[in-house]
Amino acid sequence: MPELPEVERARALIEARALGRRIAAVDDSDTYVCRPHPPGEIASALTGARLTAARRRGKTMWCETDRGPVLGLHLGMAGKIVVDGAEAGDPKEVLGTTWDRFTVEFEDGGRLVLRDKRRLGRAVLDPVIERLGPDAAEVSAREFRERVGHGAAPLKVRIMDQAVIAGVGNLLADEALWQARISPQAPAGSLSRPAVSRLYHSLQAALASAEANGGVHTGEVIAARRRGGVCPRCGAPMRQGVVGGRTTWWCSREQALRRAAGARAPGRATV
DNA sequence: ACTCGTGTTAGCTG
DNA sequence: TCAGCTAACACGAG
Repeated sequence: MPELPEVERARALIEARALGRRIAAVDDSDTYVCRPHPPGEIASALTGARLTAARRRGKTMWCETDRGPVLGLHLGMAGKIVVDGAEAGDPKEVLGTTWDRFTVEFEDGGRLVLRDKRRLGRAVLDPVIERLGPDAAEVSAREFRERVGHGAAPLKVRIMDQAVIAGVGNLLADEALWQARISPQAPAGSLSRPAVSRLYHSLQAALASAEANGGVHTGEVIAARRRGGVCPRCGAPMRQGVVGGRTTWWCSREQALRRAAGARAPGRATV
């Protein structure tokens, strides 16, 4: 379920509990999660080392080591980080090791685990962080405007492009666009400057709210993403469609697509 | 019972 | 050349 706030909690867990401990063994036998590494390759690089830092940009995490190799971790759609049995942000620990896809065992007997039912998470050596845009929670308003506010692609596609802005997933995108009252289908370059600014502030607010309330799924409009759902603000029917290949929900009244989307005051859709 | 999906990306297609 | 689509992953939710 992780989007950026959940990933940050996982990173903080690693930072708080896994740094400085000598690595005794690594189970990298899941060749899908550890692709493209053959079994043993990550283990050879990490065994004997210690993790020295836990970093994050967007939804990608990486751990530096005192031996040089960097361990990249991604939670995918359903992954969690477990350290010594403690799960980031989830009081209910899942017992057993059925879904442990990647394990770092420390000399002291503890372990850092990527637990992931769907196997969409990744553990790799030396991830290419440079391909990611600035972190969504740290990007400045100016940089956001410069990176997001142009191009022919639908706005939602633009903000979910991890090379443009790192950390915005499907739910967070719907929430931020709804808060800003902008159509997800509006071409990114068609937005007025005030509309881009509004989206920036909505995204920051959605991130802060998710952080405070325990996840992106607590967003105001998320509960309305269902058949028969209505806009929590105006009561108009929510509309569903596919944008950039992802299920998308938006308010049929406040987020209607129109010429020069976002250039006018919201709430008076022309269609 | 059956469809869909909070993510990413290689591989195709037009 | 490239934007856009699909499959792959494996399980839970509706």
